[in-house]
This record gives sequence, C-alpha cells and structure tokens, in this order.
Amino acid sequence: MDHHDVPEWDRDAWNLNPDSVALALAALAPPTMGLVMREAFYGTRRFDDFLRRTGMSPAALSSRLRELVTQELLVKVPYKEPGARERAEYRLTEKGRDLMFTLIAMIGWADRWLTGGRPTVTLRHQGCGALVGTILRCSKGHDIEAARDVVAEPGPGARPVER
Amino acid sequence: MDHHDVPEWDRDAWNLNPDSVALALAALAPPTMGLVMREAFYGTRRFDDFLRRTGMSPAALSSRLRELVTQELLVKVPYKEPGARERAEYRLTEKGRDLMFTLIAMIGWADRWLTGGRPTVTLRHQGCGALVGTILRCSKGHDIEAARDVVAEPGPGARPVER
DNA sequence: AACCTGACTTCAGATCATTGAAGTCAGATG
DNA sequence: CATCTGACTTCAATGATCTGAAGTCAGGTT
Repeated sequence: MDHHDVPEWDRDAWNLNPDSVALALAALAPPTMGLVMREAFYGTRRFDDFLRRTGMSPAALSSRLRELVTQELLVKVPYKEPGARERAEYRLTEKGRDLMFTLIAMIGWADRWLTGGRPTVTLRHQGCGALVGTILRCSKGHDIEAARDVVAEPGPGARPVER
Repeated sequence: MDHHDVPEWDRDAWNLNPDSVALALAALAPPTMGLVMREAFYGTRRFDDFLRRTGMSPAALSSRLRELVTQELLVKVPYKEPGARERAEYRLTEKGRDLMFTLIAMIGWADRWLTGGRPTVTLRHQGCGALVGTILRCSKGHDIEAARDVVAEPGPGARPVER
C-alpha cells in the first residue's frame, strides 16, 4: 500500500538484538525508573523528596537510585547543610541530562495523543520563553516533518545472521 | 551549584501524576512493547514475522499486539494473498507512527552512550540520504543545543495540591 | 541520655511478565 | 479427506517488581 512502510533490505538477514531501542528501553525499565528520572529533571535531588513526589515505596526507590548510579545517569554527591550532618544527594550526569531529549519527545507525543491538550508540564526555552518541542533534522540541514520521510537501514553494529 | 537544575516553582504545590512522561512510558511498557513497535517501524506486519524477529513467545506477542490495537498504535487489517485464505496484519496508525520521534530520540541517546559508535540501525532522510537525528527547537525558531536551556513548569493539566 | 531527622534496609505477600511446550482452528492444496 | 500453514490460545512454572509495615543507623539537638 505505502512503500515507505516496507524496507528495501532483508530484515531477516540481520540480527539487530540488542538494538538501540531495546537498550534505551531497558535503561528506562522498570516503569518507576521513568518517574525517578522525571523528578530528577524537575530538579529533585534528595531521597525523601523523590519518595514523596513519585509516591513509590522506599524499597523501590532505593533500588532504582542504586541502578541509576550504576548506569551513570545519576551521581551520588555528598552535601552538608549548616548544623546538619553530611548527607548524599543524587544529581544528573551528562549522560542522564542527555536523556532529556528522549523525555521531551515522549512528552510531545503524550500531549498530542493522550492528555487531550492539557499537558501537566510546559517546556520553555530558557531566556526566550517560547515553547519547546522536538523536530527531526538531517545532517544536510533539512527539517523533516513526517516520520515517513525517515528510512531505517542496518547500521555498523548490525550483525549478519549466519547460516 | 547550577541554578538550571532547580525549578523556580514549588514542585510540592503541584500534583503531576499521571504526567506525560509516565503516560508515555506506560504506553511503552512492558519492555517487549518496544520490541514490537521497533519491528513495526522496520516494516514488519505479520504475526510470525514479529515472532521470529523479536524472539518473544507467541503468548507474549499476542497480548502485546492486542494491547497495541487497543491503544490504537496498530490497526488489524485483513489481507488476502492469491490462493491463501484471508489473514490479518498489523499496521501502524498515525498515532503509532508519531511515536517514531520518540524512538528516534531513544536511538540517538543509545548511540551516543551505549553502543560505542556502532549503532544497529542507521536512519536516513528519504531521498536526500543524509543521517537523521532529533533536535530541540522553540516556537520562535531557535535551535536548542543543550538540555539545560530548557525549563519545565506546571502546565494546564497540572492540579494544585489541595490542603 | 533521649530524641529527631534523613536516608535508608529487610521482609512477607501480592501481582505481573515471560517462557516453553502443547494444542486449536480455519481455509487452502494434494 | 488428510495435511499444511499462519495465527493464534492455554497452561504451569519461574522470575521480576511493587507495596506496606517495620526496623536500622549516624550524627545533631535539647
């Protein structure tokens, strides 16, 4: 029907597992992982704040934070407020902050199809104040409107299936 | 340390659940959901092709497909090849295809941080052939390089916490 | 010395996701 | 009419994940 939907290469000749989509999804699973990362983007850093704002149990939060530190999306940094003892907070690393592009794409999709025009967050350009969204652009500088104008093909990390 | 990390609004005054991030992540969970959607983007439409290419069990695939149809990311369309009986295939809907922006953002992140420069897929601009990636742009037309230049604030769907 | 707070850990029980093996079912084809 | 194929469903078993309640622990305050 629509030739854009059908790849020109033989999908069955290539083993794509584990591929980038699966890897990224695995980094964000279990579902509570997303809650924690969302709060990290909103500026949350401390255990009890995460606990209250995500509504998860301390046990779950504790494992999630440990995994996020292992994955290097967060770093545990000691801090000390005057007259209190030293405590630890969790901060986004570069790798963690870079995930924001993915989260913003998710927010855009959810707002277009799920929240009925009433998004829970608004993203603004720092300084300019205008609303922010994701677009696609190719390396020659063309903006890409429709997802159909993108074609996927096996990359350098794809392994041919042996027979 | 870095004021961009701290929101100017009081996070605790707003109830953001369920928010766009959680909703989008819920649409993609369980993790096998992502595998199925990935294959759908690569052009897969039939049960046995999904089965072989994702490596999941028929039971799991069957539930995933059913859920994706319920969510309206896929539609079940009957087709008939000459000399075979009528069968069904699963095609991306507009809503499903629109998720591609999110998947492309994920692929970009995974390629920058996880696959060590050897991505399993390459995305090209149809026609022009150049590589495709996600960028952020505000509604005034500024391109946004760094995730730190984006600030989040409560949107129209956020509900104030009642006291 | 007793208490408080923030940051956890431990545990039992419940639910959910997944696999593997086996079985169903309907309409061609030989 | 027996067989084949594509598209499933059913089932038992396993493992991951989550919650809620309770407990720990260290350093500071009263």
